[in-house]
Amino acid sequence: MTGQVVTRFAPSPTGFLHIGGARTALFNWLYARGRGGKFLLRIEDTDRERSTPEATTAILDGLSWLGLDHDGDVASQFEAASRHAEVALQLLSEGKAYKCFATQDEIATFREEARAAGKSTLYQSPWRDAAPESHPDAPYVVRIKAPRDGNTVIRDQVQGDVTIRNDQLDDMVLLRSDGTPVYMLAVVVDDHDMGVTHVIRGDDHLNNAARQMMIYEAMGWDVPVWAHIPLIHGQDGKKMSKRHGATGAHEYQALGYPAAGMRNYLARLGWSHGDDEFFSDAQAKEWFDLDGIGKSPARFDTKKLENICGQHIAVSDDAALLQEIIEFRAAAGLPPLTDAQTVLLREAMYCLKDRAKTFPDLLEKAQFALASRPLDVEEKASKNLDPVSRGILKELTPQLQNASWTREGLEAVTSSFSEAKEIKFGKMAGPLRAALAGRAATPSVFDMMLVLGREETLARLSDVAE
RNA sequence: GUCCCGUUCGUCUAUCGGUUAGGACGCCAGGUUUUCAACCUGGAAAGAGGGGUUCGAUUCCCCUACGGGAUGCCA
Repeated sequence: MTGQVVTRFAPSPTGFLHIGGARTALFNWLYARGRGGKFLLRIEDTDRERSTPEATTAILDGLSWLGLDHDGDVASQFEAASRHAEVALQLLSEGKAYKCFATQDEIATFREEARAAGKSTLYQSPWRDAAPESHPDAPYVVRIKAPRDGNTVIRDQVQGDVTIRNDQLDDMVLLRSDGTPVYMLAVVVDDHDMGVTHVIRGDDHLNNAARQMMIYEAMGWDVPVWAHIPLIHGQDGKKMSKRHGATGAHEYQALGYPAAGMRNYLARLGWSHGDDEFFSDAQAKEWFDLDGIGKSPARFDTKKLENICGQHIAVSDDAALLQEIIEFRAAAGLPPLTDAQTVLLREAMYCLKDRAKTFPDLLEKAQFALASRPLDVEEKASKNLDPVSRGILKELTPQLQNASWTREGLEAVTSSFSEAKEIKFGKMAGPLRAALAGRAATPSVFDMMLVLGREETLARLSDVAE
């Protein structure tokens, strides 16, 4: 147990990267990266009907967005099919597997009768010990000879020792009648050949682990360390599905959640390190371990996601954050920022980032800074205001329209908050927001101070407060 | 049907036989310069139910309920 840790993420390319899959990938990534190990990627594309290259691309893009880099080339399970068959044939020649000529109808009938009689529906093939001479010239599948007595114990790092009676295991199919390998065989062979030491995957595979152990056993291979993690559920406790809103990693990307916040939130969902909730990638890699993973499914909570993301945005490096926002706009198909806007945004970033939870959120709060001048302040919008507010808005409008957001102004604002406690700004800001709502800009008192200068703003607002 | 797994505030969780059951998100109240945001203070809020074991159970065991999963020539 001194060898290098090797983990893997093995999605099937039948759609986008599901948020649950993203978390599984993250756990594998953290475990390997925190231990100087390798994190491999294998596409389980043996289902030719449902697998598409577009899905593979989507999954790769999702992992790339989340920053989950893998080692080595992306493996294709389908391409290793002959190797899988080779293993099955070896087992066959060693008498650890056998040819089964039962038809699908026969098996279906068997199951129906077993169920009606209240017995196990696991199929018991009459061909298990049939002499080769009795084999008909007909299509057959290759089944493994499962042990009939004793127990198989899955030593799972998350679930503990799980004991399955061997009579609960059937002679599962290894090779279909067309000679192609089934998934159960393919994973085992691939994991072994790729040198995977730790299998961290969804707990829907927990029972399968016992079946897969039969193959490891028959081949005399070392069984990897198992860690079956609970799946993520939606807000209502049911499996994540369309009605829970976004289920694809790409959707969260489109919503403008920062990848760092996403990693933090996903890592903390179902795993814990004491009371630590907000942490960096470096801390996550250092802290992440299998024994910190809970056994029960966790629900996805968007509010908490937003909170964590907000914290990550707040501590982001200004330049890096700006770059992420530029990339976000490009990915979202929004027009790129002009050079002038980019400068403005960079200048304003240090105070903007404290109050944003997502990139669009940050952009919205930067509207006043980014809007082109002169601002289009609609006259009729002010009609709903009380006379005093309307008067002030009218007076301010010319200056608002051509105002720019400068570093000096922002610094003035910042310092002003620790002074001049006697002035009431709210009286002014409400009407302004109302008047400009829906327009390109919705300035706040912050913005007013930038436009008019601190002294002027204080003076005007104190007049209003009378 | 059979087998496996799970169950602490609304949510994510801490606790590894003895705690006023802690933290975070969210929520409510108040405050901060009557906006938004941010921030500060305070508050409500939990061991599914029933049996054991023990001086003592959220913690260990059993049963029930509920939830999830597996039982494919799907992955």
